[in-house]
Amino acid sequence: MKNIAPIKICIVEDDALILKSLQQVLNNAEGFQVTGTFFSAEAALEILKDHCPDVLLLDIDLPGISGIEAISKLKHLQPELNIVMLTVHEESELVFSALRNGAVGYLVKGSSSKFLLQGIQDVYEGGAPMSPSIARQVIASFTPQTEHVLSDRELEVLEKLSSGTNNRQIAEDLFVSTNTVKAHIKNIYKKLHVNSRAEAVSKAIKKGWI
Amino acid sequence: MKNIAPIKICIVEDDALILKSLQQVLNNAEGFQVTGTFFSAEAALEILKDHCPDVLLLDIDLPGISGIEAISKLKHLQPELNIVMLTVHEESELVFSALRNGAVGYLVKGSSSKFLLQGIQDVYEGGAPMSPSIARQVIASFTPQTEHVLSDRELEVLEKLSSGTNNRQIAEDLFVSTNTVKAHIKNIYKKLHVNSRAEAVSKAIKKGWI
DNA sequence: GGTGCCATTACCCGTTTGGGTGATATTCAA
DNA sequence: TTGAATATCACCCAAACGGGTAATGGCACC
Repeated sequence: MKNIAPIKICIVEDDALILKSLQQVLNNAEGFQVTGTFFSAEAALEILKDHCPDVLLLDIDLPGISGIEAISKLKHLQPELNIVMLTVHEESELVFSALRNGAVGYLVKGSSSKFLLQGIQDVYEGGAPMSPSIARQVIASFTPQTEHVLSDRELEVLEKLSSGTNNRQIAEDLFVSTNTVKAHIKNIYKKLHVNSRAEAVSKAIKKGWI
Repeated sequence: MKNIAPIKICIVEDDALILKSLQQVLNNAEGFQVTGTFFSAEAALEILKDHCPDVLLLDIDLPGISGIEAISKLKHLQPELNIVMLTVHEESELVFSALRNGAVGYLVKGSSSKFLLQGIQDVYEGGAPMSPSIARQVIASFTPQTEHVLSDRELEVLEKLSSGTNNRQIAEDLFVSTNTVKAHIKNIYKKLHVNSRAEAVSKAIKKGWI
């Protein structure tokens, strides 16, 4: 497993000591290579394209453009870039925001070298290093609601609405008349306090019902 | 740390051997107690309320009602129940579906006792045991797309559509004519391959654009 | 035994939408 | 400089939608 092309890593970190330390750990390890370092998101945005890393380590708390903001800008330049956040406090709301914005994981500053290298390796292989606690926050954010204001039938109709089906077709699919379908839709509107298919669908999806 | 109330666990697993093995591992461990076992989701649904576990281990591949389907039904009965899937193939699409449906994590059948106990402990403490690979799928599912097929203006119109705004109102909001709004909507339809507001909204939300 | 929720069907009517076709001006990259 | 994409506007027409009102039977809960 030696002499394989190493994983190319860029680091954005404003603390020179931490940057130095990360760089040493990575460059001394087999299979890892730091190809660029930056002290700010702005600097990274300007010349990142010349370094083309496999993984970008991005400090979450940067002066100027924050790490969180930088994510979308960087992804805009290189959509396939794997961004891993560097954070001090693992349980921060910021970490969660970062994941929401397109980061694939995070590493805690001050972790053991072994842990850092493993995390980067994970990302390189398509994984996402994170603690069980953060992972749970992430899945909770898209978990469907269990309480149902709508009846089963209404939910069924709502599904059809979301796929753009018109009343006549829904009626055929459910083996009822179009009048019935209209009645269901009217009830859905009442319950969700909306007055169009689009809004009903939007609300239902955001609530995780469909 | 001894003699604290143990974590109460119920298991739903149709394979008697696996069930027996799990039960032994858990009951022999300090701090864990199996308070009920079931061979099917149906059985669990009927009498689970009498057992009231902290964590429910649920086989993903059950006869009759599948594990995936069972999740929502169980959550309906006990919304706060922590459900952990039992799976043979960790990288299955099924695992991903389970998390989407409200499971908080999964355990791989045949893992070491240490790993099983740790996973359950994680869940009990508010975590979510999963591999980096699955975690990445999960976050990918709600990460906004960076590549934009739609123009900024079209995206703006799409937002309005999702809130149920009609053409006349959108026109007013954007200070253009209704004809222009119609033109934008037609272009959105072409690009997304849809032909109704509801479907456009549905697609856009699921892609994370709005 | 009423009261409420659900599923079903019916009718009317005005408004909105979706689809077709076509035009003009700007911008930006090939 | 010549397309391609974008943003803007116009007109027409058939189909679909949203809202109002009303009725029936089933089922469950109190």
